[in-house]
Amino acid sequence: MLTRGKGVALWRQIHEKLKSAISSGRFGPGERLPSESSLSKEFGVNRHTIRRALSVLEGDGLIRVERGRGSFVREPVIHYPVSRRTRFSENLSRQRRTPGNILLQAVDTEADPQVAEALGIEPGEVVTRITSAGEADGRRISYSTAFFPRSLFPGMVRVYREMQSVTRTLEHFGVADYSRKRTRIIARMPSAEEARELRQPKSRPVLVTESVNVDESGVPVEFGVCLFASDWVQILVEP
Amino acid sequence: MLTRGKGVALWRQIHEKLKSAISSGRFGPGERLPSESSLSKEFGVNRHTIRRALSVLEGDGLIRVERGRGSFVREPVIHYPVSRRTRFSENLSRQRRTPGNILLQAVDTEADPQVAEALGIEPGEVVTRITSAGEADGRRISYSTAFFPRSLFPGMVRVYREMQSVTRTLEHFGVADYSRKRTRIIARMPSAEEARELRQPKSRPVLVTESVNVDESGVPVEFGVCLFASDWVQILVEP
DNA sequence: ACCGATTTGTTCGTATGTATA
DNA sequence: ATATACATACGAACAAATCGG
Repeated sequence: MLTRGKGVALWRQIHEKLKSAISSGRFGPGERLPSESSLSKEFGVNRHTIRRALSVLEGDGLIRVERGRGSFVREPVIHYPVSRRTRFSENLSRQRRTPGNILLQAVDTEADPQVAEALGIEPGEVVTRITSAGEADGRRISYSTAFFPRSLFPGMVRVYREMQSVTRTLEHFGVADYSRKRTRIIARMPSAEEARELRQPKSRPVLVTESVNVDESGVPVEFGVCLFASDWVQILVEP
Repeated sequence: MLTRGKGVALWRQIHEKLKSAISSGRFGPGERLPSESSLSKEFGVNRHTIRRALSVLEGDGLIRVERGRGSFVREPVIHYPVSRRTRFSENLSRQRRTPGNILLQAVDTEADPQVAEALGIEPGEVVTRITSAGEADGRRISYSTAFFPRSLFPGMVRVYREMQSVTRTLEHFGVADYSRKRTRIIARMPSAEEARELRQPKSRPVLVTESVNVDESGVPVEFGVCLFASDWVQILVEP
């Protein structure tokens, strides 16, 4: 199986074997590799040697390693383009993926200072808050909260429940088109609740985008905070 | 000091006190707050009560809590705008911060498949790899690696050592202007080395941007991978 | 809410072969 | 030939996260 003391380091040979096992499909996307200790038994080497090979595989982008769970073959990542016109479902269908949008909550509430500042209204004014989760091919990839000024869209909660889409809901209120004013992107660790909603371990970071959408005359119509599971999503900035 | 059983929860009172202590400057940016247990003694409450107040402060964005180290007053975030024309030092000086660029390594090497694909050359062709660290106000905020095709810029290593700037180096080779073709953004945990270079704990995520710069006629001149310390940097996408 | 089994992450120490000065 | 540095490999122990009962 392995040749010792003949020029090629053991971890390199193991790396090569696992690499071809993955690209040949012996381990499919998302599948878990055997644990480090069982691999070390199988190859007859120390666990450190296995870990060296796995860490290079991770660097290759072929696997992702999760503490306490195991090593998994990476699924193809989802590209999430950010441009002046960003629409969730359009983005995904363009990649031949079946998008899903799960409405978690739609309520009227009072704007806190951050939301008010973004929407250009006074703190305490009533806004509609819609929390939803996004899926692609059945996998949870985003968890987002959007705020709309109620003064512009009275009764939005009911309309949104019917339309199930931001674009169509705004259309119903006469907003034919809207575009992104700015997008802020940060990375951080998720809270327990956010990790649960994204179906991901708490130890994996999330990408967070904060964006403001304005209508054709420049009036803010939506302030959105969207969390992405960083293991499966990368953001693409398009000029 | 605190009023018990009079309508306002203890943790809210503590939250309010700490908040004003921070905004009044009693605790400066980056400074460590007293430990949870010493705060609980000081206020005469249980540690759980302190934790509640701290966790809300963290949600406010006023402090950041690091496991095993303590709670720290958040420094003002650095905005890193990404647009068609993105220049490191311009970005920072516009925010009245003193930028610093530390050259870590400049060598010629062979392009791996990923680099070759981005630069539109063959794998194995010689490229110049420049690794450097970026600072703002003396704080390490970025750790980046840039690749340039050697065929376009022979002797770049020497020139860069003299110029200490990508823009000026490319100018020397006759590239008057360049712009971003695309930018990919991901979030992940740093390796031990990356965390060390960014002077940050390994438990904090990093923002990674991968970008390709092209000259006026569309020829790729630079492929860059830049890691940002997510605690201090947020990326701003400008249309 | 807690426990135990499993799994990855980290840090010691030790030993060996290889390339370099 | 000797010394030094470096990569490789093994062993043991413990820490931290996950998962099921």
